[in-house]
Amino acid sequence: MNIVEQVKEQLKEEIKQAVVKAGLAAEHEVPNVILEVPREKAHGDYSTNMAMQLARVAKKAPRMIAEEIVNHFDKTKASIEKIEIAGPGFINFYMNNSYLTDLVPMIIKAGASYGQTNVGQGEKVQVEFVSANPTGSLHLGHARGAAVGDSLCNILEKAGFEVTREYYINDAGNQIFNLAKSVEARYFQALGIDKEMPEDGYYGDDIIQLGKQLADEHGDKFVSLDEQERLQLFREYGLNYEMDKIKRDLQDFRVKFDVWYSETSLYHNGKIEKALQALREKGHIYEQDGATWFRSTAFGDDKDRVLIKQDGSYTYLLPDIAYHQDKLQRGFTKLINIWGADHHGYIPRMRAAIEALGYDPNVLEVEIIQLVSLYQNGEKVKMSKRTGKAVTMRDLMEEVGLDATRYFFAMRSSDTHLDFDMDLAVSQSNENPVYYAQYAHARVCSILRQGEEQKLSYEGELDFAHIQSEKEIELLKKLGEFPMAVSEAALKRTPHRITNYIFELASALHSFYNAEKVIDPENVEKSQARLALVKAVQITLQNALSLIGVSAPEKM
RNA sequence: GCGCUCGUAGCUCAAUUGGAUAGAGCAUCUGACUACGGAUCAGAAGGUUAGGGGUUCGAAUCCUCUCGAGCGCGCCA
Repeated sequence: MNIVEQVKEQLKEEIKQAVVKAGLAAEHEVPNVILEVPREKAHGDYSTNMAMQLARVAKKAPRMIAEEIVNHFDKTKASIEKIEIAGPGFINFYMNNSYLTDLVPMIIKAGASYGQTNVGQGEKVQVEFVSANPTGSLHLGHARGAAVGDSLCNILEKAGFEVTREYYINDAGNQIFNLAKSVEARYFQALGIDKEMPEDGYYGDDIIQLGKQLADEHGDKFVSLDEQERLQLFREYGLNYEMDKIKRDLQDFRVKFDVWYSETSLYHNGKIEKALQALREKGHIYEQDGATWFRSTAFGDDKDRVLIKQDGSYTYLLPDIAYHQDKLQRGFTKLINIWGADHHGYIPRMRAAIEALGYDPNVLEVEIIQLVSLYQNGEKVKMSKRTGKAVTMRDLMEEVGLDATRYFFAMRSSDTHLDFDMDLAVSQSNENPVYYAQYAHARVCSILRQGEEQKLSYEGELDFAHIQSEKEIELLKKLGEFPMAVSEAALKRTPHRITNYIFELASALHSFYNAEKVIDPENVEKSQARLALVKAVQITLQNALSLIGVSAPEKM
């Protein structure tokens, strides 16, 4: 717990004691103290709505209650400068902010670990994201999912969760058969032999490339093969080719996975049968019309779901149930799935399956990533799955750049449609929010370089009494908020809380910079204290940017 | 038709999950040091939170209806 949190906790405790002393409620009856940082600076440093909460129980006007609380409040204990009652009954606290300067050496000492908290208490969380079918290039939706997923994982780890990142490879089922057929067609075409694409084929340029590559390397030697054998071969080629590409793309996008989980492996290791068996034993399975059904309606789903088709093959759902059972058996107590908006109808049946297996359905949490629309030259860019003409994640990285892409996706709440303005993301101007944050960091680095040149050290004994201007206090407060911003982003699964924080911190730095001179040759002590402050900003900016996978350049 | 998600300034988005006068950026307008990086800063203007009704001390947030957008509703994955 850092100083800011300590002060906050103490204030909460004092409020509680005041309520008890005023005889408004017994100790165990006092509602949880809610302490907020008011939006308006004029409303003090902290504010509580305790009086309003007690209004119903105490049967008194909130403002009267507030007065009683204030009268019984022990001002000597917390670092209180002034208390005010305002509005309908808010109690506003104005702090003596000198304690904030303790943050500076603390942050410098903590370094890269500043912001680390233990709100997650080591809970084992599994996050499954991207999981795109290996049948084509990753597109914009995947990019958003990758950016949000990776950022969320980083944030959860920083907040003390134990995170495993997984990609579920859909390497079984129909679409892989269609992939093999598509590769086959492109291979034949590359050899100049007429061959039609399958009905649900994959038309991406990448498969055309693969067809050419196979023709170049192997000539026409696959033409004479037995069709089954050939398709089996092309299945492997296609799968490896696509997965290699996906892995490379994700790595270049600064997204790492701990586990690449193969759907096919579930077919081979008997986990599918075990999951089915478990459901059957609990009586949730029945046979009808030659198919095997899961009675998901018993757990709130719209309709029952087929697990084994008439032809004996499995639907997508069955191995996925087995996969989720496997996740739970591996000891995860929270499963976070990040899915595209087109899969949201799938949530009730997956929840139903988890409940049917005897687990709490709430261990499964699904974050839905809404669609991305791309705008270029002021116009919406059309996408076509049929022709494979879609802007890929790779295109985006190359045209827009990594930092801007990651920042843009992390910047927005993921449950709302995103308009991605390419012109804006590409522009190297003040219109682009990425540069605002990076510029702040580069500026900080520049100041520190100057300090070094002038042999000013921010280490050792410093007199932080020099740090007292309004802008400095603002900056300190912002620095102190970082751990709370991280835990909030983690608990609410809102990575964009971090980009908001980054922006606010950068803004506080720029504002301070324009108002005060850091390096003042006339006043060495003050310069050193301020350099230490600037160093703390550098550390915090780096830590925050790394959470969302954006670099912190020393020069721009 | 049914279900899910959403609708906030001209544009793109926030809003401490029910709190005070709904905030930022961009665009527009007015200003800033021969100074540590002007990709910056200070300020102005911009709103019936899609619309109606309800719940209460208090609603962008919760309930309800209407309108509008997107996505689902396969023995596809």
